[in-house]
Amino acid sequence: MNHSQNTDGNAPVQGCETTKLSSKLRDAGLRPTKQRLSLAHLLYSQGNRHVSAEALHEEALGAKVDVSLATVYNTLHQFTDAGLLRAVAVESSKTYFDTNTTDHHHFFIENENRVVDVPASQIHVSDLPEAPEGMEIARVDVIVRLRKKD
Amino acid sequence: MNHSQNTDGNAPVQGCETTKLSSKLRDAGLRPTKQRLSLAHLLYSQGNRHVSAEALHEEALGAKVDVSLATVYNTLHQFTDAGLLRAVAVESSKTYFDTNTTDHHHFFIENENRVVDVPASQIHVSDLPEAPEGMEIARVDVIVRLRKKD
DNA sequence: ATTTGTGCAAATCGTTTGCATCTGA
DNA sequence: TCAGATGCAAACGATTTGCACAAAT
Repeated sequence: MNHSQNTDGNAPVQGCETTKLSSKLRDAGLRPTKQRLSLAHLLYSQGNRHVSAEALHEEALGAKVDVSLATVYNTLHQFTDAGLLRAVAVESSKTYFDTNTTDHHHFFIENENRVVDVPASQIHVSDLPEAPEGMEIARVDVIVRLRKKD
Repeated sequence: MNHSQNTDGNAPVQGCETTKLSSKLRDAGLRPTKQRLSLAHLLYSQGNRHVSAEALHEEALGAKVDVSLATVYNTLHQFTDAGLLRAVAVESSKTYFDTNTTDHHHFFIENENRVVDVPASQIHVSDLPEAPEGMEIARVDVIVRLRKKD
């Protein structure tokens, strides 16, 4: 970490990156508020991630970014609706948000409750059935469930 | 519906079928209690189904089968653990239980929140990546998400 | 100034659990 | 008999919502 200090009690975001993130949010039709910028920074400055709302909230607090859990939820959904995140449904209990919105699939490690990307190039799905009349395929999700051997 | 009336206030289950269901439960290591038999009957006497706990509970009440929601949940999980049902994770909020435990995949109709089977023969997944060291592939789920065209 | 976002706490939803009671083998 | 099931209500965890306040354009 190489952030300069500031005085508002929130984690600073570096100037250049702030600009980029601001545009990203603005392009998505979202006002670049302090909280959204901070969360975006946490989400997008360390490669592809799969986070739950709770995890991101804790991470934010740890990074001295003062946001409420409700705002984290709101923000994650706003980002998802804007196409900046993708919600991954692996098990019905917790929602995971994936910063990788390109075409790809997932490993789900059952004992650890962890999601890992699998590049689309590494799985081929063929012979997809037709979508019924009046419907179209929105997306095909492949989840490879892994468990510890024996 | 073609059930004969009885007096205990619960939906009757026909004799022959009861015997089959009893064995099915017994074979799975579950005592064939009245509630489990009734729920099994609802689940398995009308082809492959995808039900939520709540839906099954309402269906049971409608059929004059007097079970509590808690028991429905317990039963669904016991059946799942016993391999009589399969839990389908399509969206993190509700769990769907599938009476089809053979190898197959799913359509998920987004606006209707409905799950439909796709025979395994109709989708081919190839070039699966290796499972990491010490892990094995427990299952591969393919979910084809459908939405209404425009 | 006006609109949009935020924080908080309370509400909601699906699900699980503790415990007293009942039931099937 | 008696382990195992059930029902109920209360507990629970994840998520959403209502509303007063604060920040962004």
